[in-house]
Amino acid sequence: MPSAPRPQPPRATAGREAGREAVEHLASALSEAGLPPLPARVWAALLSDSDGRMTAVELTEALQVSAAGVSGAVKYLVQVGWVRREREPGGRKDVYVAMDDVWHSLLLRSDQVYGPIIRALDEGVTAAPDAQARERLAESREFLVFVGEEMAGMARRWEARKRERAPRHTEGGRRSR
Amino acid sequence: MPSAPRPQPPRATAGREAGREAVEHLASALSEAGLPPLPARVWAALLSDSDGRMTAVELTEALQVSAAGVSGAVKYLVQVGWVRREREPGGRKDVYVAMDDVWHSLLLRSDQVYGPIIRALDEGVTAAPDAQARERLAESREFLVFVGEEMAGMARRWEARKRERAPRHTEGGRRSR
DNA sequence: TACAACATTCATGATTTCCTGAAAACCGGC
DNA sequence: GCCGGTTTTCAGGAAATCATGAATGTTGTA
Repeated sequence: MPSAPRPQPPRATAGREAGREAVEHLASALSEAGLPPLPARVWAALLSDSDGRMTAVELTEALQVSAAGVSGAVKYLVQVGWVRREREPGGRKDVYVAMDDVWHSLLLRSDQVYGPIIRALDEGVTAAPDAQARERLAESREFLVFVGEEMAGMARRWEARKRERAPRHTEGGRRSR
Repeated sequence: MPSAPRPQPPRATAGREAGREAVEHLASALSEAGLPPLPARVWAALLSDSDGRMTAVELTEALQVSAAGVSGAVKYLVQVGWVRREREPGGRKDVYVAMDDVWHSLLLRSDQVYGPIIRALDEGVTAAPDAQARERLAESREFLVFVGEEMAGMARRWEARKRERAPRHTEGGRRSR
């Protein structure tokens, strides 16, 4: 229930609605995948934004959340490496940027989740009551190691594919809003 | 059920402690990875058990949790396909079995998490305000599709490797406890 | 220096998650 | 058909999660 009116009439209000809806759907899917709710919404908004750069105020307006919420969500996203914080040289407001290599980092981050499990499995292998359990635990461990290796290969292949598609890293064109 | 649970003090009680600790560590790592706490503990216990088969009573004793908790945790694990429920032909108690192809299913399950995100990104692409956002969303979508394909290949390679290591599927030898 | 614009921290309240105890449902065997 | 053993359902409460408002901190500018 959109209790808040809508003090943003100048822009084309037609596609706007669909855009907001798409953002929320994407946020919902990301949240389902494990991202906390507000970070998911912020990330979805940034990814759907024209130049992928938004200030805190823009985010509060677009998502109808408090400044504190945006602060916390952005802090989270920066920590996991999905967003970087920039400061316009002359200005006093931060601008948050959706990082373009997130997916790559997502693949590498798998180490952080598999690593502890592998170590725990190691411990389990040495503490196993008998050969049967030892073998079962060892196979699980082997699988996770395998996945880690595959992830690395996957990251390489993705990089190659991306590079092939866009020979020049078209980084320029950053415009202030 | 015999009031004296098991006449298994002959076993080395020394390693027992280390075993329980290893189970808890593994459970903790799995929980960190996204599994709910009690299902994580149940799964860790099953994986570390000698023949990977435990009854509800054994689980309640080993983990010091209520029967209701075990019931719920097992229900969860069965739904996600990590455990299967068996009934000893002559007996009246269920026995829960750690499935040996969980890892394979883990890879396939990625579809269930990526699918919704991909669909949301599709929606975002059509609703995007301009070409810049459209391109960014499209690249994300492409990455997720790529990951899905890679996962499939990964599953194949793991299957091949496993088959190569153990030509015969050594399924026999299931003994009652 | 004081002020204004932003951003962050912290305590609070709302919501959700998670396990427990108790009662109910199930199921062979007597 | 009744009983003991076993599992499931369900309401409840403890604990974690999350976003908010108000206060505090930070930074550029008049």
